[in-house]
Amino acid sequence: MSTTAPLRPRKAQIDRTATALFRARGFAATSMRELATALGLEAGSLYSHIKSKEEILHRVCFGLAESFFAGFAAATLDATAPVATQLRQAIEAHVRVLTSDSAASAVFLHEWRHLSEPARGEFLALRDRYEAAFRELIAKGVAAGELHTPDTAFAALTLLASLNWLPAWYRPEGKLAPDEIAHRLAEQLLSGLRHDG
Amino acid sequence: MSTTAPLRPRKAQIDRTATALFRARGFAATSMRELATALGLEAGSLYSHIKSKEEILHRVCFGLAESFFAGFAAATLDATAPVATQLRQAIEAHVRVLTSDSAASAVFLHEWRHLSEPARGEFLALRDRYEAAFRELIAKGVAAGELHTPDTAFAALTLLASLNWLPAWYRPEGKLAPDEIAHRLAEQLLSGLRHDG
DNA sequence: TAAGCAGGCTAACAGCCGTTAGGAAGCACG
DNA sequence: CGTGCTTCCTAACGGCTGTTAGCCTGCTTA
Repeated sequence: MSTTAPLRPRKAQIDRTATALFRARGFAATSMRELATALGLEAGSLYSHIKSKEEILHRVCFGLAESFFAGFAAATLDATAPVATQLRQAIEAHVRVLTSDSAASAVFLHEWRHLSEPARGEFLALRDRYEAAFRELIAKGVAAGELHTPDTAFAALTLLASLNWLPAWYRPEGKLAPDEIAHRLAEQLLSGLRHDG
Repeated sequence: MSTTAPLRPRKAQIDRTATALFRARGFAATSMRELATALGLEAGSLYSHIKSKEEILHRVCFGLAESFFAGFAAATLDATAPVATQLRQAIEAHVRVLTSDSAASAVFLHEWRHLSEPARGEFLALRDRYEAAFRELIAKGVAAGELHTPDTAFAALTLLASLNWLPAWYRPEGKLAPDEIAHRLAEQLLSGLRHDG
């Protein structure tokens, strides 16, 4: 029983450094030579660890997608709980993923369009499925009389939009802890959704 | 008394086409040769009209900033009106700018970081000022007892986040007219802010 | 008719791009 | 010792980058 060390620690380090650069400069504007320099390497050396530049982006985007789905699944595991509770937990799970790695989150949110097909299409399908999961949860809440909104799809988009702006301003050293942020966001968003709020 | 034609129509056309490409592929991933091809030109010919690639981005970003400020100023012109009314009008003005040119809006929101200094810093200062204007309006509403929120800055960020996600999904040919979108967004956001909503 | 200018062309510039080939250290393990 | 693996190097590849210089055409206006 031990904390499993990464199979290829250097590769993981490349991913982390690349993610930070992709976030700061954008995928297209980040060169392999910049990435290598940031790691204290020559550009060619990177290719002992990775297959291509896009492969890094692919791993970041799809890895984070998996985290989001896992968080949502855990939050809605007890389907008999009040929908408002499930939604609050889903919001908190989403915020937890966003704050635990805000650089990767920013890349996930903005740089996916530099994926080439078919990865790009697969990514968008995943994103749609995730949005649909929130939409259906809200719809379930409306049907149960726990939530109210004139437009379920609209409400889901607005909710995710509010959450996804977080990586743009969140700083780990800021005065608000992730849990506190998640709580306030859920409060503010739900008070606009909750019936007789 | 006539509708003033652009001083240099070709230049305006370059800006529009570039904006669409910047939005679709990103600034860094859009080449001058791609842009020229989209306009039926050779790359070198562009430089009869513009000084540089970044000049286009500069014009788009700062032009839109001006539109946002003008909209906000018009919405809050009557400072004696209820703050909730002013805020609703400011939201509607913001949405009107976003929907009237969603490509330029997307560039404004995501591609500004490819501006080099000092333009980048100037842009961020403008954006901060705009956010502050919303923050102060909300604070005024809280002081007047018209609005409620535990955290004014938080509320302003969430509000703008919800609005700024719009260019990501808005389609001019969609079933919702811009005014209807603005109305629903304002409704959903205010019902979460308004006291005893 | 002459002058000027807007708008376009071709060709080329220096430099950066992602990626590959081939080799050489250092280390672990039989 | 020898094998194999990880990690890094140098050098180079073809191709694309933003931008410039110089030239030509055709319209507008005096």
